[in-house]
Amino acid sequence: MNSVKLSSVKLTADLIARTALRLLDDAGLDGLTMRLVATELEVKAPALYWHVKNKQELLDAMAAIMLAEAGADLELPGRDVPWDEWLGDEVRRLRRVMLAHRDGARVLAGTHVTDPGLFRKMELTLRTLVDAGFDLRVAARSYPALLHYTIGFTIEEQARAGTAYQDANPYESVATLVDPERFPLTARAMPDVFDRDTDDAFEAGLHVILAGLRAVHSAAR
Amino acid sequence: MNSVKLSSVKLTADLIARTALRLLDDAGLDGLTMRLVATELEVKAPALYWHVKNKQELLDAMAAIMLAEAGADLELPGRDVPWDEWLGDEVRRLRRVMLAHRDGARVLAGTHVTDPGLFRKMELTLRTLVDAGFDLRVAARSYPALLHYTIGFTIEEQARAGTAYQDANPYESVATLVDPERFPLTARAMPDVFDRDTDDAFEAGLHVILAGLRAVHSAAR
DNA sequence: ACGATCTCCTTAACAACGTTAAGCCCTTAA
DNA sequence: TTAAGGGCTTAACGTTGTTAAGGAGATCGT
Repeated sequence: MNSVKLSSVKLTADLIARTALRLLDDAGLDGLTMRLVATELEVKAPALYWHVKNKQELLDAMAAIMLAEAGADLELPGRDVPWDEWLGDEVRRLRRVMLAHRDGARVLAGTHVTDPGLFRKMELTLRTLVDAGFDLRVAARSYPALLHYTIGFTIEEQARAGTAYQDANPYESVATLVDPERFPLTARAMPDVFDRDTDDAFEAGLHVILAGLRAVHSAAR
Repeated sequence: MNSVKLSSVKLTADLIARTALRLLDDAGLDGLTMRLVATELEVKAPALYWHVKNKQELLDAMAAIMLAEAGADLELPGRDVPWDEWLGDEVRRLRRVMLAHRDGARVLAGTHVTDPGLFRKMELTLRTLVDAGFDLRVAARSYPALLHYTIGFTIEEQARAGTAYQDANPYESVATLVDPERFPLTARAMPDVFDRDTDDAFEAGLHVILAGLRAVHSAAR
């Protein structure tokens, strides 16, 4: 009784991480178990521990792959591209990568990434800002605000998508909870705060922060 | 053999949540188990399920308590207090409450809060912004950026505190990974990006976003 | 050529987790 | 006095991450 291993690709840490990233879309972060990943690779769970120290390291590897996707073929802005527009595009791409995988933002936020690709991304960003006239210290202390906003926004966006998906209207359920007598402004603003179009909502916040960076830019010259 | 129950306070959902919030500081979010909470209350684990539907509901209740702490005795700004200063103080208080409990930001981010105290906080904020001349729609779509930044920043701050605490220097371990030849700007900016004083780093981002809100404010009038 | 070593996987098992089922005791209501 | 039900306990189930021990097959030194 010789069992033949079908479609057996060489098992590596990278393949495991990519497989886990693919399964994440169906299972979600809570449903992503070592046994599930192993089964998908036609292997038993303990086999994974030969290539990966533990689950946290697997999650770190997944985050590194996502960041590599967000930073691939990233180049300095062209001569006619303003720095703020370039910065906006860069952060939009980060968001798209996180949204491409269910719970992607939570995976990325909870990990300690030491990928050299990340440093390249950072170097290009600082280069762009310094070329645009930013003081290096100012750039290094202001730019993270944009990243933290993007991650914070996307975490909440995906958290909402994960839970209340049985509701017909996305924000209707929350909107009915607020008493228009006690909280008139909140009631009127509800459609804007819980916007159905999350891209629009993200752009609004991005617009604010880019305006803030422009203000810091002019103040420091 | 009659066992006497010492110091038995009436068990309620609120008491359970407050006890869990207290234990969070020692155990961390991953170490906070139902059995641990039950033991602290001198009770067996299944007893909790009489008062709380499941663990997620317990986490929601903990988040609600934190938000209540952040929103207690919150008042509209005085006559001589500028709106941006008031807004900064409000968000600083939110951050302080999250920092007061280990993994506080993750607890708050992962929950769907429907507390009426939250709506009061939102109403006061919108009231302040509208009184300052903001269009309601603009305020409702710009203000969340500040919240997302604060939560995103604090999540990462607490994530870093949770893991690499064996390192002597907080940023030294990461700083040694970046090659000064390939990434000169990144290497020089490292002390600023991974600032030892996280309060300063937070203030820098806050400064940027408040500047952005001021810009949006003047543009819309 | 052949035994030793190393690589990579298996089976078995462990402790801990969230959660449910069943039942027991004490208080309240009829 | 009995019926009802709130509030807890003991037992148990299925799942999780992870370790221990061993075994088949390639590789290497002599």
